[in-house]
Amino acid sequence: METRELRYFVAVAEELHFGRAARRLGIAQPPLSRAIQQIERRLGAELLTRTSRSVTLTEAGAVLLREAKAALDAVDAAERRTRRAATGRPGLVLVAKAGASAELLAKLLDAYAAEPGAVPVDVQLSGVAQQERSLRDGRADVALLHRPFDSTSGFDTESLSTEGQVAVLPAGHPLSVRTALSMLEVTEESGLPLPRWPLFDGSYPAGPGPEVRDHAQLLQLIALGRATAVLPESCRSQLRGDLAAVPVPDAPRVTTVIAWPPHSRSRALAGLVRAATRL
Amino acid sequence: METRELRYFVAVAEELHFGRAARRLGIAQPPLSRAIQQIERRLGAELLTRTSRSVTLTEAGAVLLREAKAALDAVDAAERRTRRAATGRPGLVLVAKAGASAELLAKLLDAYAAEPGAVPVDVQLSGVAQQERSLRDGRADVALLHRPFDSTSGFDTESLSTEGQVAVLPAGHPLSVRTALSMLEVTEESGLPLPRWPLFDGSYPAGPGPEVRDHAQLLQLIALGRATAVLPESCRSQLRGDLAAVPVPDAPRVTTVIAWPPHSRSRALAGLVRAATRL
DNA sequence: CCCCGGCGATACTGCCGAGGTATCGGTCGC
DNA sequence: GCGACCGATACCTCGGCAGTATCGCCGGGG
Repeated sequence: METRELRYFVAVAEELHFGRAARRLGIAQPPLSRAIQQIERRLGAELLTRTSRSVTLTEAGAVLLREAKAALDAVDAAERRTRRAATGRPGLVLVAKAGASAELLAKLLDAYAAEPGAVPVDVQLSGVAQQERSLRDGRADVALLHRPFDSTSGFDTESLSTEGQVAVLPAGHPLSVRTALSMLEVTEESGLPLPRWPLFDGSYPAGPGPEVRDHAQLLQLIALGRATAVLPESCRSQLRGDLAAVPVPDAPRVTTVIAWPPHSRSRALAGLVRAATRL
Repeated sequence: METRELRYFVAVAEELHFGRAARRLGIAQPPLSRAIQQIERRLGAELLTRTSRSVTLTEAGAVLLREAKAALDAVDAAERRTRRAATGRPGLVLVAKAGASAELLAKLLDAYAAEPGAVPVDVQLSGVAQQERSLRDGRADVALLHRPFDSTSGFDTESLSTEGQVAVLPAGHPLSVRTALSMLEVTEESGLPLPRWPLFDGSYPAGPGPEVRDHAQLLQLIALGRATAVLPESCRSQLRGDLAAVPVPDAPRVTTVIAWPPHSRSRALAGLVRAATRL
């Protein structure tokens, strides 16, 4: 199976439309049709059911879509990591959600930089749910993730810290005078919707709340009285004067973990992880 | 980067010889030389240093070798899992080391088979260190691994049981009358070498002991007085009359875990894992 | 010291297959 | 019933992969 074929299949499987997929791939539609047919013939499996009006995935097709994306990420990672290794410049790329664990991150970078043999760390602040992808396709070497929100499956991890969550409300909101809130009170009695975060594929779930991409955006919406949110305690250090935070004891506790791809054989990465666990 | 190129590079990087690699790939040597050059040009990296007498890997080349193998496994997995999904026959493939955790495995299979909606489980007894590979390239859906011997990195796991280890000695061996032994006593005073297990790549580490592939082979060698071994307690149920087992309290405790590739979305697998954790 | 043998690179050729254009056949909507 | 849309088919072109022949380099043996 060639990566070209995998790319073609992924395009069709995602677009569910040969014409659009071909345009996205920058080729004409007939070669695409033929390529997919060839894959199906070789695998002895029907991957797509085509009527002249619509294309849908079969069960086998859904499996291939998931596996093909993972495989393409692995190929991308191979290319990117080799390119980086070839520059000879040592360095690590760390991804973290913009606005999350800011203090912890600062401490980590300081602690690591003080170590002998520390290499430069390039910090990338990504949108939510982009870190796993970055780790998988080789754009990053290490990430800060937050359980239970992020999935750590497929990575090696070390837990760094655990914290409770607080409800973030506009200053002056009736509930902001309370010393504690329950999740139910936040969702039902605040009168404010919770925001919707993008899913791994960049789309947003359906629902009432506003769509947000990062914490700065979210905090501004809260200040405007358009939303509320339950966030890890550590976000308090970034709250502006027009926002209030109230503990939510029954919200799940959030664990910040440092994660890296399995089988990483880099001295620098090992040093960073060591520094992290010693914090 | 096409999988063909990755395969070519892996062949050369492993053989460190263009001619042999070409023969292994079933092509002539010149196209192989050109293909590697093209990869190097595209990545802007020297992957191999060639003198007219030898070929060696550069640092970047070593990175690509590791990453390329992982990527090729992912591509193989995509193909195999799709083929399996297409048959429509539900079923799980479980790999375990031949001879390890035999009782636990039997109980697991029984417990799962009794569940409603259980699918047939195809058990593959592999050699040591082959399970991870099988899981990674899609030959298997789930594996029984043994920490700390097997690496579980990159997989999702659940711990099933923990046990101590025993020294397995020929019946009548002087140490076999003892009620306990230390690791030091086993290695230094038994007069018998420990066996050498194959590494992940099928090669054997250097050392004095005999090379073994599986437990049956090992037990026979011990009975012949050619080796000794420290194995998990549960192997006792398979010991023949000509072998004796003595607890080794200071040997690391062994945890049997059930492991599966991350992002598996199979109902059947979930059922098997559930049955396993309930044992 | 020279020549031979081994190895990777280069030159040149041929052919397979990926991709393009044109068109067909089926289906839905008006 | 006709037009529009969509995927499949027919046919052609051409780039690039693989093969053969050969070169250039180097080390070892006579």
